[in-house]
Amino acid sequence: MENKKKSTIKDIAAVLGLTPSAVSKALNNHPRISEKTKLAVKEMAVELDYQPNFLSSALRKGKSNLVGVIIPRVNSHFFSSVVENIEKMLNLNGYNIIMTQSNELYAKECQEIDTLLKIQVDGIIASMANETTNLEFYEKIKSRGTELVLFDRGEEELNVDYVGIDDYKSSHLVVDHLVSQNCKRIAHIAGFHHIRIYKERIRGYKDALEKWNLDIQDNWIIESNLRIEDGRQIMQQLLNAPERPDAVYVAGDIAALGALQVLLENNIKIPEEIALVGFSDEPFTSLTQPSISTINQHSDQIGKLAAEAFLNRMSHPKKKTVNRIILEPELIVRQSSKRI
Amino acid sequence: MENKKKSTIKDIAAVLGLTPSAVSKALNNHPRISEKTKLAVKEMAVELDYQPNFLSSALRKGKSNLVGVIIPRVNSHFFSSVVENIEKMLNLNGYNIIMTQSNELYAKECQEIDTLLKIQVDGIIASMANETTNLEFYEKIKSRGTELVLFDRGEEELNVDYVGIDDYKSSHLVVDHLVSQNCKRIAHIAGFHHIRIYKERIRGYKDALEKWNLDIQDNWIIESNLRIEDGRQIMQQLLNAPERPDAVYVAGDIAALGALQVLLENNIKIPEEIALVGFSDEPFTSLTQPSISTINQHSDQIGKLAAEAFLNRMSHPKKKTVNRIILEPELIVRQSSKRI
DNA sequence: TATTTTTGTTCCATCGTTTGAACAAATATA
DNA sequence: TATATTTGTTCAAACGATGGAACAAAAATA
Repeated sequence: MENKKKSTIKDIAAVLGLTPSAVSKALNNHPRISEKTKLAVKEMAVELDYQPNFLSSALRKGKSNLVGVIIPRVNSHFFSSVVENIEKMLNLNGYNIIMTQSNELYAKECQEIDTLLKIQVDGIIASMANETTNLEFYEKIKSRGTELVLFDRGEEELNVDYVGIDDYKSSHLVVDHLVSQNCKRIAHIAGFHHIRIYKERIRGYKDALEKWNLDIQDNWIIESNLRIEDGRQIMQQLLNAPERPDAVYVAGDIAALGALQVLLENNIKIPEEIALVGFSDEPFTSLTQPSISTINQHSDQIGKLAAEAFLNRMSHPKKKTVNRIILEPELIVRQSSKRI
Repeated sequence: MENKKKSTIKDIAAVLGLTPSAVSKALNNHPRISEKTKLAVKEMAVELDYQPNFLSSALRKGKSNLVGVIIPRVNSHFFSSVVENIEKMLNLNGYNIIMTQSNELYAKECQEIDTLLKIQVDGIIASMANETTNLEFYEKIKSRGTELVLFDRGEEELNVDYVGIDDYKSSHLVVDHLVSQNCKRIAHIAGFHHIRIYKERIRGYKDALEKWNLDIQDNWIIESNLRIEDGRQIMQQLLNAPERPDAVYVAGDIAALGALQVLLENNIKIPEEIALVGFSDEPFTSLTQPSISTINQHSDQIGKLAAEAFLNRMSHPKKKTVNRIILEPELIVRQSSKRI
């Protein structure tokens, strides 16, 4: 009932009266093998339900055709969409991916990196956890000779290929839009400034305010992990303050959802009293009541480009120049900020 | 700067004047190796930053210490929590996991199974996609001699270890509760009945209605994929019908969220006009306004038990008896159904 | 016909680790 | 002291696939 033992090239060779090496060459379309034998071998391979042994070929070739993908949370449309597109692209090129999540924890991220290196992936495509400031483990990837590509959350000092959007410009798009809607007191629920993308969003926000001659109030820039509870708590804090903002720009959609809940619970009119803009274009932003304005980060593009960057590295291993791809952000205006 | 070549047991052996095999045995705590040598080997291993070559040892041992986990969606608290607990348990026992998602698609699921088999995982722990009716690929896992454990969505005919909750009883809990809140016209937004767990929920729902002498209306049992749009659309459909239900029991929280949105958009008082109960205890159910009553499926327990089932199989490979673990569901009553 | 080239295959070492068997040295038992 | 047992290590053969070198046979060129 159960044909326990899997067949190997040896079995095929035995049946056909060939050597294993001839079979291997036939399967790999070696030019010196006759068409006749190739055909016979391939037919027999199907017949015996032969599955190449990944471990042995990877060991021999020193190449696993596996790529590790590390993302902070899998439970986010942006990240899962990026992964989906990485996978699509890599599958086309004979690679399989192994997806792991850090849950935004530095310790977990280190562990995942170790696991991936242990399994001997050919490369790692990653977006860093919020907690991560020590780049030691990423250096380790590089020093092991494993390819590394970063997307979204990546640090320049690592000096590796990177794909992301122009975060500085995103903030300008948001502020410009809010100003056009007659908002004058714009607060920013930010991510931690030790992460480059959030630092850039903060910088863009400040520069844009300055551009429009608006006050920059330090207590209107509040950094957090951007979880839903963070959004709720910080929004409450902003409402309790002596002077309320008339617009809130949140550096993540999940936190924006939390902020929205608090606004609704306090019967605040959106966008009339306070306008709200999120970041990432998570699907739920179009489903809330009111729907939330946000920034589209082109997750499909990012995934595809990150995969291509990896493939490029693999085909040109000597190339030293680092490639940084920065995409244009796109503002999506919805009910939560459309006053006019 | 980059110490390209990774060290092997050969390198350690060379430095210490031993053979590779002695080093291997020392690292694996073989009883016949002296403590002195073990110590020396282990120190040198650290010094040379030795990382065991996973590929070669897996090849030699015929065991990869890798477990594949297939879930329908990663973007769900239930599933990601199960995976987290599987991982925790397996890591403690020297296994690493590879997480993959089917996106509820049969084709994707088959592809993931093939990838996992190719990588030669020691076992697969899976919850089946909504689409899956053909069990051929799961049979393939078994016939390859790879261990298989199913959780939540699993079919009995596969005859493998299973961990899940008592879905039939869950429906009784929900209906009993709704009846206690004076609901008399209870509709059911269901999953597809070709999936065992949804079939059981439907069966439980019907039997419970019968128990309370309530009418079973066939047009009040509507099957779907239970996505957010499904919940929205079906709720709208129920509202448009000549006779409206006074309670809706949704077989999934995401769809329940969609239903809630539609109820709110139509200014229907919850739970007074229509009470709502979901399924799975996704975190957002406690955050919505009103919060949603739901069923706790004990995702942490399920993950732990599924991992243990796998570990058991590995340590007793000959055991033929199949283990089905059925946990007790727990009803969590929140605002959306608390009339009294 | 003698020689070179091409073609199709086999031979063999290799990737890094593991493991049973073999063996010498040290220790215990008679 | 002779023999049996234990201890610590080496030897050699795997695991399955790969690929360069070697080699014989067939075909092409002189």
